[in-house]
Amino acid sequence: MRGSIPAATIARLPLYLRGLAELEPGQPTCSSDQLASSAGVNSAQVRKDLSYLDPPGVRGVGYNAAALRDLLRRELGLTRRYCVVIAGAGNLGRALTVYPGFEESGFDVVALVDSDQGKAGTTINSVVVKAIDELESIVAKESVDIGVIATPAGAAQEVADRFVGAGVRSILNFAPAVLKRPEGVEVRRVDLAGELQILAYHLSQAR
Amino acid sequence: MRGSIPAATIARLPLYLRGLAELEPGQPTCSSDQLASSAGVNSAQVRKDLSYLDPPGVRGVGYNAAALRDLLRRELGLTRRYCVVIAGAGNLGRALTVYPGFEESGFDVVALVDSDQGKAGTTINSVVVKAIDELESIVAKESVDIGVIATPAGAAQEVADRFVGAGVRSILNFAPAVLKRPEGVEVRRVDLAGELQILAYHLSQAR
DNA sequence: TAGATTGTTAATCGATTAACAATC
DNA sequence: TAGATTGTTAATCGATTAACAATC
Repeated sequence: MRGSIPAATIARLPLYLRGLAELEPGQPTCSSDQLASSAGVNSAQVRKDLSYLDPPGVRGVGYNAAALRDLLRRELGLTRRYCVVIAGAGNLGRALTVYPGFEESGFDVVALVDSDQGKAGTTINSVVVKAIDELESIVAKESVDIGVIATPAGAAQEVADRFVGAGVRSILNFAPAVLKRPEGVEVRRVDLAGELQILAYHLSQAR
Repeated sequence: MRGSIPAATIARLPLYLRGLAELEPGQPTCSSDQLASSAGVNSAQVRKDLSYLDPPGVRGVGYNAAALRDLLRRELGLTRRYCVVIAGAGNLGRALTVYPGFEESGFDVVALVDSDQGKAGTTINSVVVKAIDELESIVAKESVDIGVIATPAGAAQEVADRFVGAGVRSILNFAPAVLKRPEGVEVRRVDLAGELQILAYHLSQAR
């Protein structure tokens, strides 16, 4: 089956990919049950999700692990690497710059930009901090695919506008702000304090 | 109306709270339309969400802003502060330790624990790094409410088990791993590389 | 053949939203 | 009264999952 893939399915594909990576090295096939338990979802969910992708599954046998990994990587667009710029050289921005999971997954942080001129020129793990003025030229020169916003909330919209103006069409936003953006620009939000607030809700309900 | 509140509604309450905080200081009331635009959702969604909480709304007028803020804070359990321990004193763990949004929202990071004995005793913004052996005693002594896992994936399950064993019932997991846990323990996952992979999908579809 | 497991259907469940009566 | 806006219903939409035929 092909056609448009539900957003919830797309969001689970990285989990399946990780599940496959955790398989015993020599294991040639893998069942929906195995993938389900490593992703923490129902096995019918796994089969349904994969069914959108013409999966290399064989009834009675399972999915060909290597072929499924390749399929997931292709589907997620991970057959090439992506260029990332991070805005905001505070503690979070610097931690994200050196986060090993990004490079492992195919994302290269090529610059960290900050409005504080004093930080310009310093380097974090060989990534150079640049003045925010250079955002547009960096995006153009390095063909930046993804902008990460790790600034305070007050600066987030302006930085987003500049990323978008420079041609960036994907943004990962860590600032506690909801960004306005034109059609065709994809934004994902990670709300760190919000996550703790949701946990607080459950704690306060727990008794 | 009262009764059980949908999970999706709970996850939006922090957004509404933030929307209220951004209001003009003197503004006494606030419409579902205003809240909707600051949260990036439909206004019917806002009214529906709030309707689970007996909101201070008046037809033709709007919601009493101060009363709604208090209601949301009460509902989320934010009338008290919460004690947080972070496991993993790598770059991410240290950045989270000093993340200002946590303290602002009522979450106090009381310790950072790490398996590297060499890090023990150092401090990050007055938060002391402790050996991981001390996890249980810290949880007990400080009545820790929430454990944050910022370790590599390989250590995440063990750390989670130790948090749970020590009595922690809420976990925020940044490690790329799906944690097994007993009933009654709430886990939220933030998948940093996964977020970029989802953005990569949209980029690869965009043309 | 017996056992395993996929692929798919259909039922169910839950979440979103348009619409509008209620009412300030 | 006219205008504004909530609260709620009902329609719709989308996501999950049990169940099972297909088939290795």
